[in-house]
Parts: sequence; C-alpha cells; structure tokens
Amino acid sequence: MHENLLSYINRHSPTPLTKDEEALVIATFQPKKFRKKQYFLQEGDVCKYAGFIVKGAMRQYRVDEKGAEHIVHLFIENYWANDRESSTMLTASKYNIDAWEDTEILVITRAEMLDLMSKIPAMTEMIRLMDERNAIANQRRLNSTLSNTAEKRYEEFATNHPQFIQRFPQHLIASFLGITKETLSRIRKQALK
Amino acid sequence: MHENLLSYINRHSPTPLTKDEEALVIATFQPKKFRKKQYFLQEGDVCKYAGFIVKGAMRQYRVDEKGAEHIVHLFIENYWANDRESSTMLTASKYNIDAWEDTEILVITRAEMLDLMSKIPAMTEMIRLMDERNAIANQRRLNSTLSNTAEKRYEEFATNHPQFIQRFPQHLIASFLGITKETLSRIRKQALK
DNA sequence: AAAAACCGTTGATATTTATCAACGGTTTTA
DNA sequence: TAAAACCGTTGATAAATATCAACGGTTTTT
Repeated sequence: MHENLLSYINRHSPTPLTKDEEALVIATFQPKKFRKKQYFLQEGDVCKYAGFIVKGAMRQYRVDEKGAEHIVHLFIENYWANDRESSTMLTASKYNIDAWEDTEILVITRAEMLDLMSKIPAMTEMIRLMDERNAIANQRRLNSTLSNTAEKRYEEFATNHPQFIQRFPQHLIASFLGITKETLSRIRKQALK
Repeated sequence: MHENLLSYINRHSPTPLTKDEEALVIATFQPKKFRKKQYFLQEGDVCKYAGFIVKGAMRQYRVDEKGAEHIVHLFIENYWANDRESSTMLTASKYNIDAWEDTEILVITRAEMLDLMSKIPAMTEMIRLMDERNAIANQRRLNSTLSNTAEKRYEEFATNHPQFIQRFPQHLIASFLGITKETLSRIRKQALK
C-alpha cells in the first residue's frame, strides 16, 4: 500500500529514506478508501488532511453562485489532494474534493506532516521540490489561460497530460480548461480536419 | 538600503535575525539600480538573480508570436522579481522583466540563497512562508481567471490591490487581467453608473 | 519649443465563446 | 431489465470580448 509513496519520496529527494524513516512514514500516513462520489473535502469545512493518491482519481471544484461547478484540479495516482489555502490558514474551504473513481489514498494531517518534516530531511526536501514544481506548473497554467485561445489551451493540455484525457470525461476537462463542454466538443471536431 | 529587506524577513519568520545573521544577509544581497525601461531579465537568458525591490516598480511579461505583450506579474516595493522556472531549472526564460519606474533592488543568486538558507533558519522559514502565500495567491488568480467575467476580475483586483491601480497605467492592468485595454476602459465606464 | 511617444477613450465591426434546447447512445441504478 | 442518469454532439442564437481605426490630451524626448 505504501510503496508508491515511498518511491515517490525517494524520487523527489536527493537522500534516500533509511529503514527507520520508512517505518515512520508508513506509521504516519493512514490508508483510507473513498468510494466513487464520496467527499474527501466539502465546502465550508477546514481541510484537515492532505492525501496522496495510491489508486484512483479525484477532482477538486468550486460551485459558483449560480450552482455551476468549476473544476480547479484533477488528481490521479501519485498526486496530492489538498486545499492548501484552507489547510495552512485553517479557514473554511471554498472547494469540494471528491472521488471520481473508487480511490485509495494515504492521508496525513498538517501537524503530522510538520512533525515528519522535522524528523526526516528527505521529507522536507520532497515538499520543497513539490512546491517548486507546483509553482511552476501553476504559472504555466495561468499563462496559458491568460494568453491562449481555448483551442490552443486544449492542445497544450492534451499533449502534456494525455493520461487525464483518457481518464476523465470531456465535460470535466472542459471545465478544467475554463470552457463549456459544447465549445470543447466543437474544438475537437475542428481539430480532426 | 537593506532595512526593508531585514524587516521583511523578520515579518515573515517566527525567529528574528541575530546581529550576525543580519550582517550576513546585508553582505550577501547586492544593491543594484535599474533605470526605467532597463531589463532585469531578457527572454532567452537564464534568470540568474532573484531581486527584492526596495523602491520602484517592475513588470514581468511574455511576448507572443504576434509580438503582443502579456503581463504576467507586476512588482512594487517589497515584492520579489524572479522567473522561478528559469532560475531553478536553469533553462532559458520565456519572460522579460524590466523596470517600469527607476528601481532600487537587492539581488541574490540562487546559490547564494541556498547558502543563506543553510546558515539562517529564519531565511528558510521566510522562503517557505513566501512560497506558501504565493501558491495561494496563484490559485486564487487562476480561479478568478477561469470562472469570473472580465468585469468581476477587475473589481476583485481593484479592491484587493489598490496600490497597483494607482501605480500602473490601465493598459498594463488590462494585460495583467488578460483583457484588452479597450475592454477595460469600457468596463470602468460601465462601473461608474 | 517642437516632435514624438504614450495613454485612455470611443465607434464600428468581427470573432470567440456561452447559453439553451434537443437527440441518441451509453452506463449506472433501482 | 426497465428507468434514470450520464455523456458527447449538434443547431440556433446571444453575450462577451477582441480587433481596427481614429481622436485629443498628456508626458517625454530631442
């Protein structure tokens, strides 16, 4: 169950985990299962857990005043599900995170994570690297959103994240890209020619 | 010259700097001046420096295939100018950063920063906190971009960042929000009623 | 002091994207 | 296995935003 996580940590830090550290990681991360459609986080709650996805797929979204959903993140294996704003500021989350498929996930509280980081240098390294990548990815996404047309954004996304295209239905991809499902459908039709 | 930076660091870390640490910070950050329009970073170069702005204003932008500029960040006093992707991955930057006003800035290389972080815990804390805030701010900006109309985005921006509205001309604000200057002009006219 | 560059605005028009409604083919649920 | 929910598509139309061109008033440069 924890192998994916251990190898993820080792892949993202210069110093491999010792056996003791591995044991501590395993003891701290708690395995949970979420059935399809089950909430990992609901709007209004404080996000108490970060979750490392071992198997399955989740989505994070916001519901606007008119009741429309806006996908902000899609997660699959080896991704972290979390509302960072809520969990670090301890404020009510504006987002929902739920399971799109039946999902196995390893959860950890913020306090536990800070404790692990103080005890395991590799953990701190990993978090730093993750943050770095995340910052870069967000910057790219923002750019793409601000200065490309819907068509180009879809192209970019499809070439950079083919796994997501296969895994999630089109209307979720459309929402993630900030366009309607109808527009995406038409873009794809165009692209075939 | 360095007071702003020292107080910034102390404001963003739980443990205040010791006198020795202060001296080290002052010795490491190098003061530079940039005249209006002067480049801090040019597209194609690797971003070697991060800069803490002591006085003045800068902008970061991308030039697309058609030669149009897209503002991705605006910086004023107490902001950090940097292309994170380029400076951490050592890749050619896709961005330009230049001075919008005459600007005084304290620069540091990535290697120097890592060295400082290893010697000064408060520095590491500061960077972590900064990263955290940045991640949160980016998430918010992305959301706003994906799910709000241009009008609402401008409203949000104007209430959350009045300093920028006063400091930069409208066409830069428009570009930052991902809309044209004409559209922003019309939105503002509407809003007066 | 004249010329040039910059800035915000407005009008006319074109393009992009959203909205609304309907359909047939899945897949899931009861 | 029948009913319901879900999914992608298409058409008609509406709304949001971009583009192009021009203007007068600054401010900056020469």
